[in-house]
Amino acid sequence: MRPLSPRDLAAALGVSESSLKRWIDSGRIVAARTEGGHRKISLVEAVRFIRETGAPVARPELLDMPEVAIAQGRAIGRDTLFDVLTGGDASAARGWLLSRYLGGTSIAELCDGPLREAMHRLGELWHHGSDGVFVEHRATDTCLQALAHLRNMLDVSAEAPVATGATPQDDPYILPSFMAATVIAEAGMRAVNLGPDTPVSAMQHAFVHHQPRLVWISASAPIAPERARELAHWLVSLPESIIAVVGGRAGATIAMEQPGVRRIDTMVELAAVVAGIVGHRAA
Amino acid sequence: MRPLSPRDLAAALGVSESSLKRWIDSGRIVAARTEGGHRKISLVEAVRFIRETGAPVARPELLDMPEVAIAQGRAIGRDTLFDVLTGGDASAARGWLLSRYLGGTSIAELCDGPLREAMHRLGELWHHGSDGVFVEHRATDTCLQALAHLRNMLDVSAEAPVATGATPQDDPYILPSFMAATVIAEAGMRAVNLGPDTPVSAMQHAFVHHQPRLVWISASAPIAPERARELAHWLVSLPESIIAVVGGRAGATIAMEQPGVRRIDTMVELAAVVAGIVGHRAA
DNA sequence: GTTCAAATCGTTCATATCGTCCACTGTAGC
DNA sequence: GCTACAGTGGACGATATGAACGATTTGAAC
Repeated sequence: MRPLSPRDLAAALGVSESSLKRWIDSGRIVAARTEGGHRKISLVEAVRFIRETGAPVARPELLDMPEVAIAQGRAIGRDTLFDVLTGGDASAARGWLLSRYLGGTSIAELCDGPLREAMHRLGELWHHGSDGVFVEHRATDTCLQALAHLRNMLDVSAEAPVATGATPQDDPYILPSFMAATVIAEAGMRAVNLGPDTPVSAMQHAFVHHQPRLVWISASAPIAPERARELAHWLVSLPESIIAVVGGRAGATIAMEQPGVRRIDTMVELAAVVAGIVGHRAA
Repeated sequence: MRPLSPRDLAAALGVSESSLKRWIDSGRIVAARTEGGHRKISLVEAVRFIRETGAPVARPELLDMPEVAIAQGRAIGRDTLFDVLTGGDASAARGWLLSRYLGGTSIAELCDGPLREAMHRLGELWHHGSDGVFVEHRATDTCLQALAHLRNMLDVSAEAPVATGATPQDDPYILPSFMAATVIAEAGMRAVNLGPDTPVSAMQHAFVHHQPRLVWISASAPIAPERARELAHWLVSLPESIIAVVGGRAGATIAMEQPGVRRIDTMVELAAVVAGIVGHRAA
C-alpha cells in the first residue's frame, strides 16, 4: 500500500497540487515526511479527509477507490488492464485507459500494448475455461465504452481528410475496427467505421459517398477464399491516390493476393500512415 | 472531468455568477466546498440541474459539449435524428442526442422515439436502396458512440444492484442490447452487457458471476426454435426473485414459450421495471 | 557507488472565488 | 401611482487557488 504523493491526491480530487500542499501545511490533511522532506499521505488519511470534508472525488480510479480495495490495501496502479477487464468493472477500465491516456500514452500505443495483450489473454481463456466466452463478451463491451469515451474527447477538424473502413462479411469482431477508427481519429483524420459483417458492396458505397483518402480493412476471423478475392479485387481497383491498408490476424489472406495493398500489423503503424497523409496535406 | 466553478457554470448558462452562487446556497444546486470554501460543482450535478429546471444552455462548449452548440445552431428541431444519421456526421448525431437529453428527455424516451424511428427508417432503406447497408452500418457505429457518451455521463453507485443481458447467438445486432444497457444504467442499476451473438452458456456464467437482480435479452433477428427453447428454458429456471425480461422484434418467440418471462416492448417500460427494483431496494 | 530523469520541494505572483452590500427590474396587491 | 417583495446582476476588499520557478530529493539503471 504505497502512500500517495500530493500530486496523486490532487489529481484524484481535481484540485491543484499547490492547494493540496497548503492543506497539508495547514494541518487539514495529515501527512508524513520523508527524510528529504517529501510529503507522503496514507490512503486511510486520504479517505478520512474525503469523508469528513465531503470533497468531491473527480477521478476515483486514481485512488483505486472502492472501499473494499482500500480495506484490502491493494496497491495503486498495480493492476494490469487485463485484471481490470476480467474484473468486469466498466468504469474502472475506463479510468485505467483514461489515466494512461492523460499520462501521455497515445491511443495507438494503448491499443498495441495493454489492450492487445488483454484481449489476447482473454482469447486464451476462451480456449481454456468454459466461462471464457462470457468474460470476452463483457470485456468487448467494456472496451467499446472506454474507446468511445476516448474518441469523444478527440476533436477532429471537419475539413480533415476522411478514412473509411470495416470488418469483412461473416467476421463478427467489433472491437478491432472500432479501435482502428479511434486511432485514425486520434491521428487527425475523420474516421467512418462500418463495423463488423460488412459486405464489399457497402464498402463501395461508403467509398463513393465519402471519397476517402484511406481505406482500412480489419479482418480477424478466417475469411473464405472467394470473399478474400472479392475484397482484394476491389482494393486493387481503387485509384492509386487512395491508400488501402489491411490489418488483423486474417488480414494476410487479403493483402497477400495483391501488391498495392498495404499490410499493417500494429496501430502505431496505422497512426504513422495517417500522419503521413495528414502531414502531406498540411504541407 | 474537473469540477465546475460557479463562474464556469454561470457562463455556460448565461446567468450571472451572483445568481449561481445564490442557487447553490439555497440548495437548488448541490455543490461541494474546498477546504478554503470555494464551491465545486460536478458535471453530473450540472446536467441534473439543467435537465430538471429546463434551464437553457447558452454556451455548451464551456461544459465540454461543443457538439451541442452546433446541433442547436442549425435550427434545432428542423433536422430529425434520421437526417443527421443519414448525413453521417458522428459528432452532429452526438450533439443532437445530447441536446435533447439536456433538454430533459430521458435516454429511454430518446431510444423509443427518435432512435427507434431513425433505425426503422434506415432498415427500410436497406430494403429499397442498394446503399442501405452502408448507411445502416455507419449509423450503427455513430449511435454506439453517442450512446456510450451518454452512458459515460451517468453515475451509477457501485452498490447498485446489477443487471446482465445480451443478444442471443446468431443474432448480430449490436445496438438494441447496448441501448438497453444504457437505459438500465440511467434508471440506476449497474448494467453488464454481453453484446451480440452470445450463447446461453455465457449468459449463465454471467449470471453466476454477477448475481444480477434482472436479466435482459434483446432479440432482433429471427431465432431458431431450438435456441428459443433453450433460452426460454434457462430463463424459467432462474430463481423467482430474478426478473427476466425479453425485448425486440424476435423477443415474442422466446417470451411466448413460458410465462414468468416478461415481454417488453419499449425502453420506457424497461426503465420502469428497473425503477421498481431500485425503488424497492431503497425502501 | 555514480549517474540521471522524474518527482517533489518551497516560494512567488497573477487570477479566481469568497461573502457581502446595493442598485435595478418585474410583479402583485392595494 | 405606490409599496412590498423577490429575484437579478454588478462591485467591493479579503482570501483561496493554480501555475510557474530554480533547488533539492528520490528511485532506478548501470
